[in-house]
Amino acid sequence: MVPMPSTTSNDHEVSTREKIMEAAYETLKKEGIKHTSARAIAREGDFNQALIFYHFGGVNQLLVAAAQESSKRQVEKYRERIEGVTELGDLVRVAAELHAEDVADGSVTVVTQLMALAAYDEELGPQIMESFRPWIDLVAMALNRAFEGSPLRPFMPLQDMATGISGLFLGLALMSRLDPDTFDEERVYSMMGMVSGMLANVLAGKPAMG
Amino acid sequence: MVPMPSTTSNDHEVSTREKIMEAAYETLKKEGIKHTSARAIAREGDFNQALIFYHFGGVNQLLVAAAQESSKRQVEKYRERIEGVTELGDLVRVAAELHAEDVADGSVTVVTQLMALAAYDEELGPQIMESFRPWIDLVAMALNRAFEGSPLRPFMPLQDMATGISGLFLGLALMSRLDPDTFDEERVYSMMGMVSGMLANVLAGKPAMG
DNA sequence: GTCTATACAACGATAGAC
DNA sequence: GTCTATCGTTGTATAGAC
Repeated sequence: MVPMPSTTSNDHEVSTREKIMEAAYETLKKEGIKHTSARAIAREGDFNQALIFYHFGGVNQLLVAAAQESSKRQVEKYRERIEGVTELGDLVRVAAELHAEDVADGSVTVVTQLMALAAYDEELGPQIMESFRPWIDLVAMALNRAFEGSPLRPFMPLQDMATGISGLFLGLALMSRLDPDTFDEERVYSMMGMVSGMLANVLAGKPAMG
Repeated sequence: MVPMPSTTSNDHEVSTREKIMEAAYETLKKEGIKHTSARAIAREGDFNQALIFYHFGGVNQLLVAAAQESSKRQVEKYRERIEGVTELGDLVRVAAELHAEDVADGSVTVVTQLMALAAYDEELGPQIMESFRPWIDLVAMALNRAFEGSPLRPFMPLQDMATGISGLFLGLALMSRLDPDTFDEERVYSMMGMVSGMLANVLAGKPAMG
């Protein structure tokens, strides 16, 4: 269904598909989901609007492709930065830094905008969720590493914990955009610290189950 | 700017303003922000589209009014159900029940949809945040009550904790819509249990600060 | 593959009759 | 206050020239 551009083999020439995906991402970041249309994306990337339908079949399909691509980039970046860190305190500190960066530059907001759209589209929903799952898995991996020494590890619901932490990040990002005055970085950082402290408690031997 | 309908004094007749706000809320819940337009709202409530502009000045202003109204209703409902509960375990259980209800019936999703829109509108942002704040305050109040006996209470960042918990709720609601198969009620409940356990740890004497 | 041109639906918003 | 009618804009999508 989707044609293969002849320039695919050329490494130094960005393919049209990539250019379109990049423009879609930028439009989403700058304008939000409501003003992200085929026309707006084409304006952003300075190409013809019809190309979107030729290469992706429609705007929604393009957005899914862009989400998967950017997710790959993003997770890779996180993986690199987290790689050497094993101690829980450092882990949460690095996570807080990364999250602060990404909230500031808007890349987390892109995810929330896509999710808001996908919440009412049965086609998109699972696809956007899938593009986000590597992120949750990364958090789970980090948790797994942090609990390495603990005898409790086999009994911890690591996947659920990772999902919860990811949800917290998303929710905070969603709110933080609304009123920058009452939602400064310091406050977000404080809340990350809370999570850190709570996880440390768990690590110290108190189970996380109610 | 906004006219006062002559039927305001009539208690048994729903005013046009209320009818419109109700229709806006229902449209948002059923169709999502992308398909919530003046025309769609008018269709839902079976009235003329022009009334929205006459009574509210525009779609966005209507959505803010609807958000504030529904927030009032929602918080009142929560307050009633939480009123008698003081013990932390019960508190979290009730909170989990309420959250599950509201995720299921879509009223939390309405909030996330509105926030997604407001994230890219400087006028709307603070107003939507304001309509949500009573909810955070309610959580803070509940926490305050739960920590009543603890000597740590004066040192706890209750407001930040409440904001974090609210963010967690929003983020989970946002995700849970995407893929109902991999996001059943049981899983959400498990994550609420985690929060419960962590708070219990804090209550037991371990500080929540990193 | 990319562009122009165009069809057509849905949108926000307003003027003016009632 | 409410309705009809309408204008201008923006959206998705396609046909056909290049």
